[in-house]
Amino acid sequence: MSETAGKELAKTYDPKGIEDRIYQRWLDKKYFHAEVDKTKKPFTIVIPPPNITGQLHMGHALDNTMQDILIRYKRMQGYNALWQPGTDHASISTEVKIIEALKKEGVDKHDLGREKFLERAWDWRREYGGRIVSQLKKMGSSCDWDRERFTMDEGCNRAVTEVFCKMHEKGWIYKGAKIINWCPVCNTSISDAEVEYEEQAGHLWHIKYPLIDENGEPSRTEFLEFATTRPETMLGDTAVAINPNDERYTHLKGRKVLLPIVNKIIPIVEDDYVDMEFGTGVVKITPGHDPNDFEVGKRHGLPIVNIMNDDATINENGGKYAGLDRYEARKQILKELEQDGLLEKVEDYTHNVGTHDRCNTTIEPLVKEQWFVKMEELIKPAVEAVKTGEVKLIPERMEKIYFNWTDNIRDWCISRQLWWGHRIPAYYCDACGETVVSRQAPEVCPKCGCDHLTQDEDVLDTWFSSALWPFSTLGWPEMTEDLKYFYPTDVLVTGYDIIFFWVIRMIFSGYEQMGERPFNTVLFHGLVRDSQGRKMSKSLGNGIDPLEIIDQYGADALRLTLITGNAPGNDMRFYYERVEAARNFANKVWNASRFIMMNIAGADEKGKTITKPETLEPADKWIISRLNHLIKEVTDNMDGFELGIAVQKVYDFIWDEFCDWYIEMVKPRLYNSDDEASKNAALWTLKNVLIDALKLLHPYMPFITEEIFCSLQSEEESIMISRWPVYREERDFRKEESDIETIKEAVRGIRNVRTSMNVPPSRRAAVYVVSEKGEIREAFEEGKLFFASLAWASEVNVQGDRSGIADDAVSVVIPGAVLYMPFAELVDLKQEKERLLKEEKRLQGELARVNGMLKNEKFLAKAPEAKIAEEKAKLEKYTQMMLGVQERLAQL
RNA sequence: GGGAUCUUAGCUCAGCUGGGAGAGCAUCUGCCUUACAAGCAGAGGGUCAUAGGUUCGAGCCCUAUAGGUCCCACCA
Repeated sequence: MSETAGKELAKTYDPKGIEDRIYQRWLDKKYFHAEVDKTKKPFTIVIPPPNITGQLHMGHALDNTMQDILIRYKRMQGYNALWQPGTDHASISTEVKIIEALKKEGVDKHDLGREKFLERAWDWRREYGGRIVSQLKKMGSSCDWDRERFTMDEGCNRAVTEVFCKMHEKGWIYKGAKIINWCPVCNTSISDAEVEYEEQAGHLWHIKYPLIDENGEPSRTEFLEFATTRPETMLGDTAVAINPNDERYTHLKGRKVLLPIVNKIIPIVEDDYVDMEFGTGVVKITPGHDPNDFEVGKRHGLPIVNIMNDDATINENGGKYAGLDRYEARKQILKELEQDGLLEKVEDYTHNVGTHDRCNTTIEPLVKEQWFVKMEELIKPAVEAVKTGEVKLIPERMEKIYFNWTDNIRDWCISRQLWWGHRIPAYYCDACGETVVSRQAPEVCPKCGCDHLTQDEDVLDTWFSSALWPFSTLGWPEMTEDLKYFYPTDVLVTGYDIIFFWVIRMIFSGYEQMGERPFNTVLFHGLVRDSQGRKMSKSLGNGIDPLEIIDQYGADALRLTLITGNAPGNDMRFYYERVEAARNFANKVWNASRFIMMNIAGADEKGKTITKPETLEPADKWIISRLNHLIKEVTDNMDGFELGIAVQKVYDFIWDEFCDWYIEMVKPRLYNSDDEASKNAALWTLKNVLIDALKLLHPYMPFITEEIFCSLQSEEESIMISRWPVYREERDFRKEESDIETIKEAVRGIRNVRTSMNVPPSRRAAVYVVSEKGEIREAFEEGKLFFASLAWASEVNVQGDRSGIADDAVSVVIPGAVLYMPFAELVDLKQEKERLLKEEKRLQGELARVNGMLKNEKFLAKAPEAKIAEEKAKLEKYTQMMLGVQERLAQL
């Protein structure tokens, strides 16, 4: 299998070279590939498609590690596991990047023209689209690359057109002039979800408009005062509003004011929207540039005046201010108002300003014709699904975020004034203006019959196609076998930051188009932050490149780092120290395996191939039993998506129980014993426990586990297609577990006193185990060999009483036994007594607590049976130890 | 303004439906014991933010308070 034979293994694990080699082999063997196979149950994950312009960052690394863990786990459990990969065209992000690149060449996108620009974009995709994919491969991701898709490939394009047309026919996609969020820098409309509100320091300008008197002339004494944060929008004011219940202004009802600068007379309207408590209780109404005012305007039939060009300069409706940037116009308008005595005062004011999440530009609300998706009906099944648990969100609190959005949903603006993306399948007749929405470009206008039709210039929001991803990638709109078999998918793994953008939209799209949920479970993760808890960002320059980490520590170490010590949905901090710890663990696994392989090889040389043993020793049964419990727990945790907890348990088992205890227990049998059967049992146990532990670890650390697995055994060709271990009742060895636990306690006790007395390990001592209990004596007799080596004993004597033991010995009390170590000159009986008195005091405390519980009738009446039994067992244990301590104290 | 979440060892964080406080790193002490010094054996260190409450029993459930983080929202 592997070119590295056991005994030649390097002392430290070096992932370099190994990882790429193994990954290539997996690819060659087509292990990642899934085909419809009705004899097996499918398990499907669709990848959140990374942007073609993107580079692997820690977020991807985490996201993909989680998916790979789940998919590898299920694959090993015998599911037909499909991890569907692909990339996203990322309409606006990509377009922005191309524009930037063009800018460097001194070219404007409009000079280039649409066609040439798109050629450029496809070049871009060819150049960079593969980059992120190869980076994902470095992580060990077991995606079925044969099925790689792209949101703008032929199939996805068809899906997009189909959905658009279907929903248009249904009346759920419509075109309308509404107030939308406009980005003056990107020159496109954006959806509500793309607006980020930012608290900014600004001003509140108090302005007054003169009232119109009974002669129809602007009054010189009567004014209406109000406040605004955006004075330049006054150019588009078409009314001033008051609350109908505001008694201060009853006399103003039905009157009019003069809009200064523009010199237009506008009405005073009454609307509940006006908050009497705020400021003067008067609001200027600009239906063309404010979403609320737009609504007020609709209610009162007010005209809409658009005062801005697409680049946020003032247009011809702004009169003399036409051509000025919005902020420059603001300055000059304020100046003019001040000169006219209409600026009452200025206050500092911090308020929320809507910005574009891509470019951080302050968005401008504008009224424009756009395409929208009607959400009211569409959202219903998506709400229901999460309510009933048909789609489960992990952690559960994400449901509140979800409902917060669905409860306040507004129609989704899907048209973008961009070039890179799915062109809207709407065509306009040049002659009669008829709009045709159609899957194919119509030859002639169905209304007037002329053959001059022009396709809508706009493209769709990039999330429109991502919303279809779970089924478009499986062949929809064709009802393919793949789709029937793999849909609905099982788990979606993603960050909570795109719950609105993506998760919700996939859910309603799944129900609408497929009549079924797109996935059963959404597993959320948080952000990977830097060591100071800051978001990793380009501008801060605090990003850590996953590829560098892989280069330095290996992909396994990176994966382990990202998955341990973190609960679902929580942000995490990235520390190099943690990667080092993970790397150290990899090394630990490596060396334990090296130890085992060396010993197997040693036996082989003597012609002693290991076989399944007839009998196992207690230590063997103990570790097998421990492993058995581990298998159950880890499987349960993984089924519950508690990935961090699961791997922590594997980590503890391997390092603590397997390496620090079992391997040490077994050494004397391997090194010194002539008992070939015992040696064989040890080797067999070592090998088989290691194999199962590696399997449990494989989803987390795929490379190192594969490397070891392949050199350790030759029956199976890869760990990734081996079977996940299962809990087996017959491997539950209760007695051996408890016996070994007793011996471990004795070892710990002896190590403790030895350290406190500064006895070096080289200084051996005889150990006497004194117990009245036959079963305890038996346990120590059977474990004598390893007990002696772990406790640094020169000899171990197990006996029923303390005859023949010198008084000046050090003692260790464990439940049911007392251990003595005669150290002659090292022993200070005074210290010995102090230690025992301290122990007695501790035990008294414990006994008081346990007795307190067990004498409490309410506890006995209400606590569960198991809990009471547990406490009784403790009482027994502490009582025994107390007896031992007191007996020993009596001797001193 | 509404909501979520956090406050646990020096640091970063786990702790499932309530049943005697954990890990990694850091610190201290001893060890090159023939898998591993990226290691081994030990040790120290926590009134689980504060105050109440429910309960036989609370880090965990409830209420309030303080501080931090985040999300949402049209108060001009």
